[in-house]
Amino acid sequence: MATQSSTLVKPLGKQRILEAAIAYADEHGVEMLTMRKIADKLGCGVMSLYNHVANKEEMLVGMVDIVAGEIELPQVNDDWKGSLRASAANAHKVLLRHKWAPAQWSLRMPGPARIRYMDAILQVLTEAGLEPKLVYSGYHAVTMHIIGFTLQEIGYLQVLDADFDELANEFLKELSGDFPYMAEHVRAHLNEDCCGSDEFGFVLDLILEGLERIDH
Amino acid sequence: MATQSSTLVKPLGKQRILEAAIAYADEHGVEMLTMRKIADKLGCGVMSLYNHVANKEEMLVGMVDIVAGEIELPQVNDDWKGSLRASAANAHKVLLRHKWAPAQWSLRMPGPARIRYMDAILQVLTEAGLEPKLVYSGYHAVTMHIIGFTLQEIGYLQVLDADFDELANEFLKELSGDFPYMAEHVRAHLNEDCCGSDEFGFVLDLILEGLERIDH
DNA sequence: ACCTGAACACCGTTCAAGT
DNA sequence: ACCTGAACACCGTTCAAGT
Repeated sequence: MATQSSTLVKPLGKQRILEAAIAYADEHGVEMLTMRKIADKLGCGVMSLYNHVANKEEMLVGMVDIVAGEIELPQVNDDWKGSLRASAANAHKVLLRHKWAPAQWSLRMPGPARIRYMDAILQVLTEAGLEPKLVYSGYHAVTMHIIGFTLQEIGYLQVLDADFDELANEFLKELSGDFPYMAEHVRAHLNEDCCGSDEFGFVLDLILEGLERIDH
Repeated sequence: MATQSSTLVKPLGKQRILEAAIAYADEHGVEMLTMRKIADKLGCGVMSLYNHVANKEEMLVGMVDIVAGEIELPQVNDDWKGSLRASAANAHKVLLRHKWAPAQWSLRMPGPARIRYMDAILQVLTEAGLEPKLVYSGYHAVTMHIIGFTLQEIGYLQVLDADFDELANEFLKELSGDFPYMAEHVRAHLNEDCCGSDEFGFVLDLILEGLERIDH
């Protein structure tokens, strides 16, 4: 009855594969992502995937590029700092939806959406009138912050829910003796006041305002 | 002749395993690292490794911690910015020796050497007299920069030697049309002047001097 | 206490065959 | 043009057996 020609069977296609892969990685982490698992999820054989994707590496590149495409591009207006701040905050939100992405971001070839995104950031810095050297360094500083800060945050979140009990009990006590500053920092993390404040934005402003000041 | 009791056969031990694993990852990348490859390198059976290491995850944690131990701790003196700058520069150098490390750093449980390192950075910031909120944020900013910047740099280096021809030829030409700012940035990267300048230190100073200024 | 081979339940990917 | 099962060369890890 439900033959292959049935309209109920959606065609495969690269887009549908990447979306399934992203959904799986969002839920289970990228280290659990498997060609076979994606195939199962899509209800097809493993090898069918290879009609639309050269290999797993290309798939990961495609996945990262879709995430890059979800980020709102910074607007080109007279408030370059505000524009970058808004876009970075959005990127931060998107990356926290796809916790596997930051670790993949820097290490893989950029796809078209990511190149588009990089270009937009550079355009804002250039159009702001910053001198070339500051456009160059400012770009590195801003993108490093978006990926690096979020990666660190995700790492912290993962360590947290991996073993919160050991951390809060044995860990913090043993820490206090040998590493008092570390213990104090962990205590600050566990406090509500610190989590409430916009750490991501605060550090980004350190960078943006530093750039503006140097540029006279 | 060469029996098991021969003194020529070094005992295994966790340290020797981790060193072999690090040497292999330095040379071939962490994605090529395999329990079997380490065993081959050490001239023992795969399962012998499991007498000293619980599993691959614990091995990676141990590898990262050895790298953390190679970093010179920042000194506690009256020049907190200079002290952090020197330590960060050293960390940068160490991480470039172990290009697989930055991607592992944030995502895995910190070992004792890394905790010692984190504590030292926090101590310098605290002893500098910065207010608690700035110690908290400054720590995140500095560590994010060390790992994030280096990770981005390593990604760039890998993309570079992966296909430098495609990049310089087809890539840059196609880029110039749709993404002029990106093309300009790539051109700046390929110029000698930019690589000569200490980008890592420049962006770090943006952060350190920002912290000092806010602290009045 | 330390070592180890065989075996298990997986991987990504090639290949040859189907429609 | 698209799909697919069987097969291959690997993985990490368990287990039972050795010393």
